[in-house]
Amino acid sequence: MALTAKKPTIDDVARRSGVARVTVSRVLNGGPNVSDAVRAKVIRAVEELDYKVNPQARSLAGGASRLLAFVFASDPENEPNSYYESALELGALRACLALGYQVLIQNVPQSMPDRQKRVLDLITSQRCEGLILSPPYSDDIALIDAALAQGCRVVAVSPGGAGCGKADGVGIDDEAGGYDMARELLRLGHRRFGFLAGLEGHLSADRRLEGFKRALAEQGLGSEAYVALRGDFTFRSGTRLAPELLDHRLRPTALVCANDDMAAGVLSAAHARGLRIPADLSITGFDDAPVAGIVWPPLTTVHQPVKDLGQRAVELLVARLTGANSAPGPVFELLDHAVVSRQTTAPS
Amino acid sequence: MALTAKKPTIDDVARRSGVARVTVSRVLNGGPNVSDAVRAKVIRAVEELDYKVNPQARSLAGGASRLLAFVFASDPENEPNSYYESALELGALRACLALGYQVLIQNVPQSMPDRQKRVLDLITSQRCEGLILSPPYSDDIALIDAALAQGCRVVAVSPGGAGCGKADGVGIDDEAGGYDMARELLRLGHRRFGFLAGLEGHLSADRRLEGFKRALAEQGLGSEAYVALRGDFTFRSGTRLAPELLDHRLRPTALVCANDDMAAGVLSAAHARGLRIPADLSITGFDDAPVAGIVWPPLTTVHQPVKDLGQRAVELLVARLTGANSAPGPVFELLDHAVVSRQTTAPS
DNA sequence: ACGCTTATTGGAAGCGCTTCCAATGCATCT
DNA sequence: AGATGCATTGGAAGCGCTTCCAATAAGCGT
Repeated sequence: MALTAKKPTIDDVARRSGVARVTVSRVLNGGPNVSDAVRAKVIRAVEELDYKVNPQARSLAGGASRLLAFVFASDPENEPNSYYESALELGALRACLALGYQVLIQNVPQSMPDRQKRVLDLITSQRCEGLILSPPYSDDIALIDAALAQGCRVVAVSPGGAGCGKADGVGIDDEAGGYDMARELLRLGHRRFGFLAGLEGHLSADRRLEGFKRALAEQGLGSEAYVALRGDFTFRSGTRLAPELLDHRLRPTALVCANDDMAAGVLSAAHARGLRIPADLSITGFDDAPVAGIVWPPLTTVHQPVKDLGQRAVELLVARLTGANSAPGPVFELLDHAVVSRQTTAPS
Repeated sequence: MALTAKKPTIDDVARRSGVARVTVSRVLNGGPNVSDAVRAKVIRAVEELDYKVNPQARSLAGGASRLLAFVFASDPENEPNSYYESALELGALRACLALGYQVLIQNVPQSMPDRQKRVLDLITSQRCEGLILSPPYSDDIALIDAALAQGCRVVAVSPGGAGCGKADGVGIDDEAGGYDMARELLRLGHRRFGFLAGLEGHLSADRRLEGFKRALAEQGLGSEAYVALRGDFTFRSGTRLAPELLDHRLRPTALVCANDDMAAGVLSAAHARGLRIPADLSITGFDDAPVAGIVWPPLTTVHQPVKDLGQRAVELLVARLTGANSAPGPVFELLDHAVVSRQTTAPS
């Protein structure tokens, strides 16, 4: 049907440049021991022919697929606006483009019964060499071990602690993020808080609560000073749980949320009951997702360089694969966070 | 280093089940002419060995990579919250999982000088068999032709017209969507409108304006009844252009936006100047993205089954690749849309 | 000048799979 | 019964590349 001209092969390049196939292969892979003259000839032939290596053939012969897998859990039926995963993915995509790798994206909702098998099947069947795990999979030791046992490199994005010991990781200091946010609120004079935590199992997000508590403790404030509830990171869970926080006998003056979507939900619920934000109530989020700038008033939150996390995740992986990183133990890379004060926070 | 046991090959399966390699291959590919007894033996061996075909080898030998490419334009630096692309991607991912294909995601901002080459390089170098184009690439005839010329199948998601003639497509009736939204507003008594269009080149989004105009024309309303401006689909462009719409000598009572993000921006700007929504002003969006339910008050919009679009795009592509669809010309699949009336619309 | 190391090239094999085609067995037809 | 057809199986070749190892050319010390 289509009169598609056959794609040129390495042999075409070899013939055209008058060298052996191996030599072309060497040039293509930046191998040593190729004279400048030959290299130039080969490169010219490659360009003239518009030759591209066949990655499948390369993979088969060389045993390196240059394929990574990126796994995320958020079930978009319930949590359709997951900025976090999209941004990670984008950062990963960018890095892959630069490094000559490809990334296979996989969505494995936590609700799936055979979720571990799903991930392993992907990396086995597609011959992925590296695996990027986002929360909560970044703390799934069993999964990490299984992937490692397959010879697949693993990097955990924002592991909460558990994931750290086994695989390389990248993340921010969530505990410090929670601490910083709490400090800011304390500075504004708040003394009674509501804290809306995220889904169980998201260890790194839970560390935000720990940091929050530490800041309070420094001021001599204990569990009598706050009420903590657990949501599921969605806007809806924010609206759903806001009343319980607001009507608590503690009468919190500030509501601290473990992510921006929940904070947006809380904000919406607060509007609905006629509260003036931030005059009557301060609300804070975490992540600095786009929604933080979209809600009214714009949300005070903790900025997290999510795209960079995705990018560094790939870079760490590739460094392992190429041998550039041969540290015996896991390495962890910490990126910066920052409190972004917008308009949902005010003095108590 | 890693003591990873060598993965079993097709020959291991053949040996174990006492048949020839070809026979195993037949079973694996659902080929005909295999006796039930043999088939069962092979399947058992596959399971016992936990064998997985090596996709690279299969691709090399069979000439079919089972790889698709999904290209989207939105530059996340400026438009970081692109629900549309994420949802398309997710639908595509789901369909691929079911069909045994893999999809390579690529972000090619329109601002890139060599954007066409970027896409072609991906499909050529990775040997992609199919290409999913989201707007505005779905109307890029040159790109479509070039991909087709490479022997790559193409499906255009929400082409605006131009893309329809060349490749298969899937989308909603954007013109009707715009028409329906306008009808609803007219029913509420509005007679003076502002219309916030999207980025130039997004033809399908422009059709929303055409439908809008048609509804007005039916009521004898012409260009004196509305003012149209062009934004870029972002929240920010909504806030930026809202004043010009609101202060127009026409004094619009309803603002119709070509997507939800811009509508959210307009809404925010309206809040900022103290307008009561929807009492003082009606605002509508398009897409029914999550943001539509997050803003306050929740946005009246046109629902679009974006995830389904992504899924059908893959299915159309695979149907072509497997020969299940051998229609001589391009086929176009129309999915349903619906006006979702929430709380940003009220009688004039 | 001669053997020896070092840089540069090429030949051959084979990665794991599918394709094409030949070979076998067996029921069916005249 | 012999020819004919079909269903079922296997042998061989080869997809496009990299790896291993041998071969040659060039550079060097003494």
